[in-house]
Amino acid sequence: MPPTVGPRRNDGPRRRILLKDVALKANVSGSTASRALADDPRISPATRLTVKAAAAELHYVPDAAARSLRVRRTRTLGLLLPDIRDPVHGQVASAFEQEAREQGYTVMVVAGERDLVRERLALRIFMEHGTDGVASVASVLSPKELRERVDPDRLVLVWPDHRSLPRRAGPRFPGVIQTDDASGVRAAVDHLLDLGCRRIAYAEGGVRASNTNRADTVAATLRDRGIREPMRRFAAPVDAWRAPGELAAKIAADLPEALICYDDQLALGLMDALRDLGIRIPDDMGIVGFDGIPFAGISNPRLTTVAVPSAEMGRVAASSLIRAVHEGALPDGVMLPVEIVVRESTHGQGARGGLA
Amino acid sequence: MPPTVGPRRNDGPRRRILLKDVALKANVSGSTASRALADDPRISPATRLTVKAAAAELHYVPDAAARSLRVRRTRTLGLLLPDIRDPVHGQVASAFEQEAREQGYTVMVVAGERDLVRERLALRIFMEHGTDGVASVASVLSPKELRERVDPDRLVLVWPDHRSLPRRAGPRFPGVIQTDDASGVRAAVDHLLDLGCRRIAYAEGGVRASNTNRADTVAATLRDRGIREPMRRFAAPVDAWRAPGELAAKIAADLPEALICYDDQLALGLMDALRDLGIRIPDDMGIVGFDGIPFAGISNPRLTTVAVPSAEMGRVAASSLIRAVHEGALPDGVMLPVEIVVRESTHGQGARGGLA
DNA sequence: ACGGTCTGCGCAATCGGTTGCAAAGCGGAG
DNA sequence: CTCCGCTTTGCAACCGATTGCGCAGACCGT
Repeated sequence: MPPTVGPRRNDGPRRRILLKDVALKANVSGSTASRALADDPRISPATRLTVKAAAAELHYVPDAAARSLRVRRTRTLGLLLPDIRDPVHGQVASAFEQEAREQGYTVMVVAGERDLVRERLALRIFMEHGTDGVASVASVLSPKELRERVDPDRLVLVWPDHRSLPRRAGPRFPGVIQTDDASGVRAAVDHLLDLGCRRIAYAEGGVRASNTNRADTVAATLRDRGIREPMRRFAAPVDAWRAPGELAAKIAADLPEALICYDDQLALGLMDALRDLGIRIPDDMGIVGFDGIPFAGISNPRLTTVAVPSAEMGRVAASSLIRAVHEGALPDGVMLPVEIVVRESTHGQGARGGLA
Repeated sequence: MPPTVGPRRNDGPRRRILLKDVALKANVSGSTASRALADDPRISPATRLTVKAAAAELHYVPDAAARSLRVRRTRTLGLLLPDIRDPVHGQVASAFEQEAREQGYTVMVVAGERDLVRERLALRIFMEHGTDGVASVASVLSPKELRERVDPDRLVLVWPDHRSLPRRAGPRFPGVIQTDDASGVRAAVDHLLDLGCRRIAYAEGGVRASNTNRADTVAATLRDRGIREPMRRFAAPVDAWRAPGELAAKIAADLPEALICYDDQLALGLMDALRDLGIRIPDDMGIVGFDGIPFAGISNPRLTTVAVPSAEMGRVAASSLIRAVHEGALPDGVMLPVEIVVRESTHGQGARGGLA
């Protein structure tokens, strides 16, 4: 009789176990069962154990929907980011998820793809599902709009578009988590200057945009340091990460002594394209990236870069959010330091670009 | 009186808008409002519009918890993977999320960190939240255990541990999504043989393990092709991705003509470490990776690799799962083809390893 | 004018937990 | 023996949506 065909191979329909069932098995009421499982001190240790044993034996799994309908909490966090694949955002997401998980929260991720409409939709989805908090990473929505779409006391902004941050927000503005990109850029410029470079250029891709304007910082730093040589700026209308050839050609054409790139991915892509053009790095040109993604450390040549603590960003974002949920208000924001990591891609510049 | 201090800066408590409120504003009952918003044909077009207008005006956002309590659907998918940071899994996750999103589902990700306990916990969390389906990627749990912990008709296995798949499962076993790794490995071996290599080795890291045994396939292929030279196998007890030095030293010691690596990350790491040891690639040794991660295409030298369609994997996983949710049964599994991408890291082997 | 059909809508139950309130049980004090 | 107070437990309401069922009214034919 076992060989009856049919879609259902399991013996029984295996109805879901409810709290009721646990209560029944433990000879208590539903309320007592509920309280026992929640370790309510009003329940005697004896019944508590009975209930817990029953729950375990029946493999009871509470229904989050029912619970959160009542308690207005989902133990769920929303994470909105541009793209999961990006090494930096992936790192943030990973750390965010880990921290959340360790604190008993589950995260719903939605990729906004740097698109206003999709990001708004994501926020709506988070609202529907009643996430206890939302973290937006490098959102293209203004902080203002974000704050009016979700409860501002349950919102953490990672790398917000600081052009539209409330003026005088300051680095400790609640709920804002950012990196000290400006210092990083200055460190990079200083490093190149120390190497003797003067003709320093900046390169950026098309699609992606930083929420902090690194190009301006480069230029400003050069000015501050008394360099009269103006900063050359290379840009590509297309996504230079997927097609760095065009940008590389421009750069090869009037070869600067050193190039600061929007990020590591662009830097690595350009290094690859420039190699095809016969440009040797660092001998013909120095190059520095931004972010400190793992591959920057094992490229050939290894890439000098400004490392941002992306995992730390994710961790801090999650824990801030969770604290906000518990305490009702956001903790102060933070501005995490970045660190320049000097590697092979900017060596020997001085020997060549010597000023005398 | 406005200047009362307090945590609440907003003017009103801004109570959440309920369906009731919409119904009230539209002068209909709650049931009618519900049906109108759901485009129930029994509702006249006139009232439907009225209701929708009211909902829009009030910025009504339905409560997913309440709804799913009633309809037993959450429009949510669970994604369990070892690690979000990994380029391959990140790609899978990204595509999975995108496909899910486009079909109206939201995904909860949790990283299992290749840990049995954490993976089991993840499954429990998915049960609690009532995800409509679960996808596990390269899980360390056996398919058997996975199937008994979550509804097997709502479970998709991406790269399952095939050692414990039901024997004779076959590539179309429902709910199983895998890649044809064996063909990929054979293609890689053939490629190296064509180049004239005979002393071919295989390298793998410590922590990570593939669910398909690539080393055996390499050895078997060599045998099939009549190569008498046995396959040398290099392994490191530690995670060779984070510390490839030791492994690289071993490899440099008895330099094979070509090295097939467990994955691209290991290959790239080894290329870096081997460079420090003075080994030139491909001149001194050819190297091929596995996965086809983006950076393999822009490393120096560019890495020959067996590209797996990771994004496609994620997409297929999500759409299979969603079909399973809608139709009640899993569609047939698939085994996606892989493709060898020959690049610089395996050129000129023949010139050196020439046999006669 | 009346029964029958059809359309459009509302009442109330329901999903599965949590929790305010009250009451039962119990021991000890007066 | 009664009363008080404390501990432990249960009843029932509640969270916010969906939906089976039934009813009111319009409309039609005769």
